[in-house]
Amino acid sequence: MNLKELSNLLGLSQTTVSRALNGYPEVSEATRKRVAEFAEKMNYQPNPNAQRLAMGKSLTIGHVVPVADHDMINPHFTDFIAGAGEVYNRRGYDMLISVVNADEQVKTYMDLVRNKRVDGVIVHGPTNDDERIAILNEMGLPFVVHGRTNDPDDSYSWVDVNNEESFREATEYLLSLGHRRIGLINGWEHMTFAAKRRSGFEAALRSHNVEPDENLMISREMIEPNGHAAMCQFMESGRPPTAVLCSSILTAMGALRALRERDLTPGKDISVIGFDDCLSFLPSTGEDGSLTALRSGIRLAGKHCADILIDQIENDTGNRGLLLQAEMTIGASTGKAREPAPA
Amino acid sequence: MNLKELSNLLGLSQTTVSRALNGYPEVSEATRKRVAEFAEKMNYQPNPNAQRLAMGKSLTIGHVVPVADHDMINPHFTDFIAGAGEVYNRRGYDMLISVVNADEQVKTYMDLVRNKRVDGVIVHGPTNDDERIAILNEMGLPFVVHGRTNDPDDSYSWVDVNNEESFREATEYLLSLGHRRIGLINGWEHMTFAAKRRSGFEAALRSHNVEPDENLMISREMIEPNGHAAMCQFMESGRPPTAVLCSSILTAMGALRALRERDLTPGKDISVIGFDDCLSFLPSTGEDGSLTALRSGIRLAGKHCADILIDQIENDTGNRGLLLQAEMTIGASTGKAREPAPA
DNA sequence: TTGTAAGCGTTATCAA
DNA sequence: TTGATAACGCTTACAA
Repeated sequence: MNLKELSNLLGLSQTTVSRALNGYPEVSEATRKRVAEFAEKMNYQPNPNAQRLAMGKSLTIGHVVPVADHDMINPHFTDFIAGAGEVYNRRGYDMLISVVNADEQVKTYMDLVRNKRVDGVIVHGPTNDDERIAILNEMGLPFVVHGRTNDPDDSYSWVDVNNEESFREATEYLLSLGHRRIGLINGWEHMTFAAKRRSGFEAALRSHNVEPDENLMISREMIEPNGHAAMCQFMESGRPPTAVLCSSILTAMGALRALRERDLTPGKDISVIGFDDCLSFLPSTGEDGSLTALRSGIRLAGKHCADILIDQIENDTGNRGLLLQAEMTIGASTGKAREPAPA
Repeated sequence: MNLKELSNLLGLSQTTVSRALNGYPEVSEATRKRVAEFAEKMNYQPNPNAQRLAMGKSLTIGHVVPVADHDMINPHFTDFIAGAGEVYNRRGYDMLISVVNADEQVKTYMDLVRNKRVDGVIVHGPTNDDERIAILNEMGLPFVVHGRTNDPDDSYSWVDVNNEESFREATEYLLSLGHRRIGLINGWEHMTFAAKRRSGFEAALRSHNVEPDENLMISREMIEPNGHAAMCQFMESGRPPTAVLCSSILTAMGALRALRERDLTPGKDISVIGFDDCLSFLPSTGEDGSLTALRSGIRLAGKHCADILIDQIENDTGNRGLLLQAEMTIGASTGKAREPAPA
C-alpha cells in the first residue's frame, strides 16, 4: 500500500493525503480525520526511503564505533546505546552503527554525511585534540560528543561527567585517610576523560605537597585483565601504594582480584576506589557497599546525548553542554593508611 | 556531486555511467576505466537513499534488541555486534539497531519489513516456541537466528553452539571426579540455549543414576549479581552442592565471589565450571587457567550470522545451519569431590 | 481547502 | 555499446 493507492481509494490527491498525514494546517479537519482513519485501517506506512530521498533527511542517528586492538568494543558502549536507543525509539529515529577501524573514523563520518545516511552523529571516545570536532562542524553535521575535548566548551554539544573534580575529591578523601602513596589505574590518557582524571588526581596530591609519582600511574584500556596486571605491577614494585584509584569498575575488579591472590584485604591492607559507570550486568556498587566508588550511570549519559542531538536536529537549538555529577559513596574498600604519613 | 553532474562532465548518459560503476558487462572496458577513474577523482558516492528507493533494497541488516527488565541489554550483545559489524563493513551493509520493549518485538519486525528498512534481520535470544520464526518466514524476510528454537533445523538459518552436548560433557567430567550433588546456575530456561543446557546436564546425571534435584537448579538472567545470589542460595541451603555449572562467565564470576566471601577455594572446597563466551572485556579463562570452562567466542558467532545472512540475501543460498563447538578447558576450579559418592 | 506537477538521485526497460 | 525515458514513493512549490 503506497500513497498513490491510498489517495486513489480515498478519491483525493496524493498531496492532500500527504498533508493530512503530516499534520499540515491547511487541510480541513473533516478530511484529515477521514484520511487518518482510512490510513490506519489500511495499515498504511510511508516508505522511509522515499521520504528520505524527498526530504533529504534520514531520521537516523549514526554511531561510529572504533574498534580498538582490532577487535574489541568498549563494554561501556552497551549501556550507552541502551539509553540512547530508548530515546531514539520514542522520538522516531533509527540508530545506525558503524563498526570501523580507528583510522577509518573520519572517512566514515564523511561518508555518512555525504550520503545523507544520518541526520546527526554521536561522537564516542573524544581525545584531547580531537580532529573530529572541527571536521564535523565544518561539514555542518549535527553532533553531540559523549565527553569533551580541548576545544572551547561552547563550540559543540556535549554530555560529560565531572571527571577532574570527582577524581580530585576521591584523592582528597584518600589523603584525608592518611594515604600518601596513591596509585592511579587510568584509561588511555589521550582520551580527555582520562587526562582530566589524572589532572584532578595530581592537583589533589600537589595541594597536599605530595609529588605525583610516575611509577604509580598506569594508563591502559579499561578492562578487567588490565586492572589486574596494573595492580600486580604495583604490588611487585619495591614500594607499592597504600591506596589505588581506578578509572573503571572493570579495572577495579581486576585490581581487587590481584589483591585477593595476595590475600590482601581491600580497605585494610590497601584502599581501593573505583569509578563506577553502573554497567547493568555487573553488581551495583551501591547495594552491598563493598566498594568505595564514584558513580555516574552511563545509560543516563546515553539518554541525554540522544535528546540533545534530536533537539538540535529538529529545533535548531544551538550547542548545549551538560555536566553530570559523579557522586562518591563510601564503602568498605577504603580505610586509614597503615603506613604513617611522612612528616 | 550526483550521477547527473558526473555524467554531464563525462559527456556520457547517466545510464552508461551507472552501468560502468556497477560493473555491468555491456559497457566497454575503455569507458568503464575512464568512468571509474573520474568518479574516484571527483570523489563521487552514490546516494544510498536513491539507490534504495530505485532498487527496493536497503543494504541494511536489522537487529531488534529487546530490553529485559525495562533497562538492560544483554552484555553478550556487545561482542556479537563487534563480530557482525566487521562483516557488514566489509560487505557494504549497514547495521540498524532497534532497542525495543520485549512486547514490541514482532511489531518492530513487521515495520522493518513493510518499510523496506532492512534486507534481513538477525534474531536474538530465540525461545523454545519462538513465534518469530513463523512470522518472519511468512513475511519472506531473510533472517538468521543466533541460537535455535524448537522448529525443524532446516526451516530457518541459524548459528548455534553445542549447548546440550557441551553441558553433558562438562557434567560427565564432574561426575568422573566423584561429584554427585551438582548445581546448575542457568539462564532463563524459556530460552532454547538454556533449556538445552539443562537437558544435557540432566541427561548426564541420569546416565549415572543421579536424579536431578530441583533445588540445585536455578534459572535467571545471566549477570554477575545473579550468579552471586544463586551460589549464596546454594551455600545457605542445608545441603550445598559439591560442584556447580554456570551458563555464563558472568554468573560464574558472581558464584566465585560468593565462594570467596565464605573463604572457600574453588577446585578444592567446591568445583566450578563456567561457559565462557570470551567476552573481550573480561579475563580470558584460557590464559591463566584458573577456571575450568567451556569456551566458544560469541564474536565469532556474530561473524558467521552476518555472513550467512548476506549470502542468503545476495545469492539466495537457502537455509543454512552452523553448529559451533564449545570446547572444555580444564583449569584449577575443578577437583575431586570431597564427599564420598553415595554407593 | 484541494490539486497539478516538478523534484529527490538512483536503477531498469527498451530502443537505437 | 550507448542513450532516452520511465519507474521508485514521497514532499513541496505553485496554481486553482
